[in-house]
Amino acid sequence: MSQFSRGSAGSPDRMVVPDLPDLPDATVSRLPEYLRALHQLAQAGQDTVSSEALAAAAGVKSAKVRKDLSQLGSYGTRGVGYDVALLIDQIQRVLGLTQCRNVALIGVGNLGHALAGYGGFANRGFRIGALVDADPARVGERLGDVVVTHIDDLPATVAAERIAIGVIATPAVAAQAVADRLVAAGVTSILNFAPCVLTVPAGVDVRNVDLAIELQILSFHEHRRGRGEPVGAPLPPLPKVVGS
Amino acid sequence: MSQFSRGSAGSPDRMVVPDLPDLPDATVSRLPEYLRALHQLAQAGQDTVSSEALAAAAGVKSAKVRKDLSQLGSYGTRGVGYDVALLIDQIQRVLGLTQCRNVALIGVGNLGHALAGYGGFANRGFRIGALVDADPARVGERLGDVVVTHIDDLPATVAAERIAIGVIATPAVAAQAVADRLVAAGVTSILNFAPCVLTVPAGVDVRNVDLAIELQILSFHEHRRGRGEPVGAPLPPLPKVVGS
DNA sequence: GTTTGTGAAACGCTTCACAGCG
DNA sequence: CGCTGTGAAGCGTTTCACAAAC
Repeated sequence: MSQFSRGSAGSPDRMVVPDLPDLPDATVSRLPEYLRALHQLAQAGQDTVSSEALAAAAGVKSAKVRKDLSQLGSYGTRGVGYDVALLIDQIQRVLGLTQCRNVALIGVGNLGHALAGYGGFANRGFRIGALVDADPARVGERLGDVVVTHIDDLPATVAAERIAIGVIATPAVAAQAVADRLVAAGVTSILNFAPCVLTVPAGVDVRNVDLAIELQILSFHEHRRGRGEPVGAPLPPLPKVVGS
Repeated sequence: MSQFSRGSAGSPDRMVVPDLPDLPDATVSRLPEYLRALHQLAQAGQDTVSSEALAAAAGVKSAKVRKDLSQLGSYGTRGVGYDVALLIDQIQRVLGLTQCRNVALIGVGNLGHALAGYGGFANRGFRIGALVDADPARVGERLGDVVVTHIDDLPATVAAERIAIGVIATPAVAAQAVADRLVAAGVTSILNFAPCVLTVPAGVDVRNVDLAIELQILSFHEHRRGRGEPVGAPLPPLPKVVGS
């Protein structure tokens, strides 16, 4: 029971939400998975859940679940388990999901369209509050109940829609410029789908999702298993144009 | 220079490609990032690259680059650096990317369409060899140069197109059944975009990409920074219908 | 002089195993 | 008796720092 370690020790320049322990990265990245599993359990009518059952639902070991949850405080009951509703509430509070966060999606191309139409965000604490593109031909287009605005209006859009997170779904060549403009507009969290490394100032948080990298990691294990050389043509001489 | 450790020690039931060291997971997951960076450097006309420069291009520390690359063998030259072309070749060999791998995409909905149209795969060693859906209305539709086939024909499709990897882009409720059918058809590598945990037999490799989870991790850090309670409505009482 | 390759130290995460509580 | 919460051990990864190689 030693959380809340980062209370008011140092110089409280910036108000830090009072009871927010700084959790291990590995734990933070699993909390959303527990949350997903807990919602499923709640929907199935479960009131309480043991670490064993939650571990099974989330695809991890039970000791890990207990360690992770103990970081948030003592919300379990020995001999019984965890109260599902209470736990959902606590995890949402820790993740800052007690209210909906607005997301700006930059790049309304192939992937952008799919993300804009993906229903899975609304359920999970996010709302696409802005669609942005650099192509004037796309500005004005309506997707769902959001109209595409121009990237030059980003500062106004971010302010008007109170954007908390920027999602970059542009070609790689444009991604750094978009990141710079997001940062300039005051956005401090970026999810980057473009296959490139972004450089941002300290204090800005970037997460990358590269679909080809995931496939390449699978390829390695497939290769090792001896499902060795696949088929297809002998890999075209790589047209020297990669990057994207 | 001690790689090649797993030569022919145990019972060589299944032929393992001769010179394949088993790399640390962390290294495997970074090799694709080095590869991407190396392609960019090659395109920019660089013949050689130091661990420092490659580290900068890949967004990591130079010591990590050297440790990672030393796992593949000694392909650097002291005082000079690494030969870019040689390194690209070695990494592609280790990842099993010397020839194109065929991917089957299951679920031609919103996200499926975007993935099918995403040009970034072909450049990086993959080809979408099959599009599959359960909806008869979608079967026969043509996207690029591939025609959508029915999930009931999966075994034939996998065999005909020599599918190495299955990508699941269906709603969560269908994902497990799709995974079962992929496994039954002989696929041993799965990339899952559905927000759920898949259960598969040992020997099958699953990687998950959950877009909402990435946003929730960003939300945590945003929350901690004091960009505290966002805006929006007070989160609707969660319609009890989550899961997807 | 420059840069790799690598032992060894430091770190963080996972797993074990059990005391403590209901 | 069942299950949580947690010290402590175990393990893999990162970082340091420097000898060896060019």
